[in-house]
Amino acid sequence: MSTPGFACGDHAACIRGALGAAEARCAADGARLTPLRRRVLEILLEGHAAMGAYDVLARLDAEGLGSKPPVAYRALGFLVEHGLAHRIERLSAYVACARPGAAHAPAFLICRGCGAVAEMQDGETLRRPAAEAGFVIEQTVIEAEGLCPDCQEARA
Amino acid sequence: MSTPGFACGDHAACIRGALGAAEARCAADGARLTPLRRRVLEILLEGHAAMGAYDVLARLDAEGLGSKPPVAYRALGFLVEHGLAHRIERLSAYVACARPGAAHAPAFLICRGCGAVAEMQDGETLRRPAAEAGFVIEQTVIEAEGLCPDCQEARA
DNA sequence: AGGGGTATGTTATAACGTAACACCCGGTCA
DNA sequence: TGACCGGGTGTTACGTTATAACATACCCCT
Repeated sequence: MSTPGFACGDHAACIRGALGAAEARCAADGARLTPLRRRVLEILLEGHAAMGAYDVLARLDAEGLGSKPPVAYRALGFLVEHGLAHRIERLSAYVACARPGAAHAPAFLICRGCGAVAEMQDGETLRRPAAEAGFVIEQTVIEAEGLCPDCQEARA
Repeated sequence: MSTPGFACGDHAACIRGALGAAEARCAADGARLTPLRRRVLEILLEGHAAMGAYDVLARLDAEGLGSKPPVAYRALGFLVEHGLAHRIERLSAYVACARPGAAHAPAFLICRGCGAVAEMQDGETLRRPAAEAGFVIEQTVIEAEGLCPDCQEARA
């Protein structure tokens, strides 16, 4: 996991690693990674893509784990709050975090061709101009939409 | 208009200036700033804040200019497309552009205390990491949420 | 056993957004 | 002139995203 671009070497290993990191993180935070929350994280990891809350909910429903919107939104909210997943504002969707555990201000590259989302580390964007304006940043949304290498080829 | 932070000196002048710039821009683009579109831009400028599409629609309705969602969404879409307004993803809302006419990749500071939104010039965020990943950026969403100077004081 | 805190289940509805079609108006061109 | 055409607006109907509020279940602690 956590390749710099869009590829992910061994997906099963990537999922195992992320789940382990998530458990460690929750233990450290005193937060409870319940079966439902864990399963939602697995669903995001398996999808290996941004998923809408209702897509996640459909999976939960198919597995008998819940069928009403708040079930999905609450689990997703928990994961986002603990840095195990991120919300992609541009897509009104959610992705598993590629670097759970590390404190980070993530940035995303979103391919409009195939829907893939790559997580990057943000290089302190906006820190300086915000400081000049006297603004205190609490959270950032840094997203770019465009075409990934594969989709550029496909259109060539 | 176009102060670097949250203040706007003379609001009436700011509105006049922005409307003038919008007309120039549309003329240059061969686009039509119809009365409806112009009025929507005025509403955003008067609000001097991010407004939801339905807030704008309520104003239009009060003035007899339209009452159905597509009326507002189409006008807002036109303004965004021509760089006269911006969508704030984090808020699912719209603001008038602070620098109409200039080609720009805008960035925003959003105060969660008072809802004010300041537009900044983005300094090429993500250009480098995207290039390294072979990703072609078409559009960016750069937003920071936090507290503006006034709201920091109010809580002190 | 009882109580408090957290998680989950459920109902209902709010908020945001768009596809598709009907109509109108202004320009142009045979 | 009149047919056509393109863009803008009006309207219906619906799809998607999200949350408030309340009920129930579970778990740990004393």
